[in-house]
Amino acid sequence: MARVKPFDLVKLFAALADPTRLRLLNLMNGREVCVCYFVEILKQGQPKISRHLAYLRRAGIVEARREGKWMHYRIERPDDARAASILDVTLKSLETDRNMKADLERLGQACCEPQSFVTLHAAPIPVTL
Amino acid sequence: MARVKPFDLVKLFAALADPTRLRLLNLMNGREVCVCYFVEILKQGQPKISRHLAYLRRAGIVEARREGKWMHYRIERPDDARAASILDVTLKSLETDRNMKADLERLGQACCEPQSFVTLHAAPIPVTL
DNA sequence: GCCTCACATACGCTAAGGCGAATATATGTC
DNA sequence: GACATATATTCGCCTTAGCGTATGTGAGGC
Repeated sequence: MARVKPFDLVKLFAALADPTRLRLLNLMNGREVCVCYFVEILKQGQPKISRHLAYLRRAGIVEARREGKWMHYRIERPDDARAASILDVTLKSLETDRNMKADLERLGQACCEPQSFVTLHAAPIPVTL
Repeated sequence: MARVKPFDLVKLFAALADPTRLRLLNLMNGREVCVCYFVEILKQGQPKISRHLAYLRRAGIVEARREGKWMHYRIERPDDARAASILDVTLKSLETDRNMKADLERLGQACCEPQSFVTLHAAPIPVTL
């Protein structure tokens, strides 16, 4: 039986080399988040968000879970230790970023008062992991 | 006066998202290396090597120094702490990679017996930093 | 069944990036 | 100056990837 391919670092870096995907990862850092929140907070088209989430999933660093009509996304630490450490450091770096902090703040607001956002009717609140 | 742009992480990841560039960085890890060695060890065209080195330089993680006809390249740790930590972890990850180790071994051989490589006549030997 | 909501995917376009081949530039030698 | 060496850059060509728009799909409500 063929051995599992060692995690492709190039693919990992390619996944990280996009501003939208970094924002998504930052929002998912420590939380499981519903797609509709991404759309609302990043203020970008839903297809664009979905495509980037699919990209992250193909890169092996994000997992999805369906709950009724909603899809929840969360970060999945790769088994490969090297990839995991790179992802860890990246997430830590994002935490110190001004704009990333602002995104998280808006996520907090959206969670506390979802009814204030027209697009978030009965959307499930992000759950801390 | 406009503040210096905070280091662009996206650009950093884009620079890391290429197998050739990762190999180059691995060879420069702890050393200053002459271009001709890269060409010899990676067994790839010289323009290709030069282009990737230029890419790394534009990304702000590599510096060049001229010595006569030869150009020496070395890794330049970015001032930005976040970028530096990501680069550190990346280099550390590369150290554990099988293929990267093989590259370093070939570099060691080329340094000890440069005359065995037709293309490395009087090329300056890589210097540990 | 039909309709709506939440999300995913396909399509057509454009820009970026990788490649090899050819050419340009810089330095050293004579 | 002419010439050789080491490296950089330019030129087409092709592939990848990003975008918005339109369409497909899966779940829930009726």
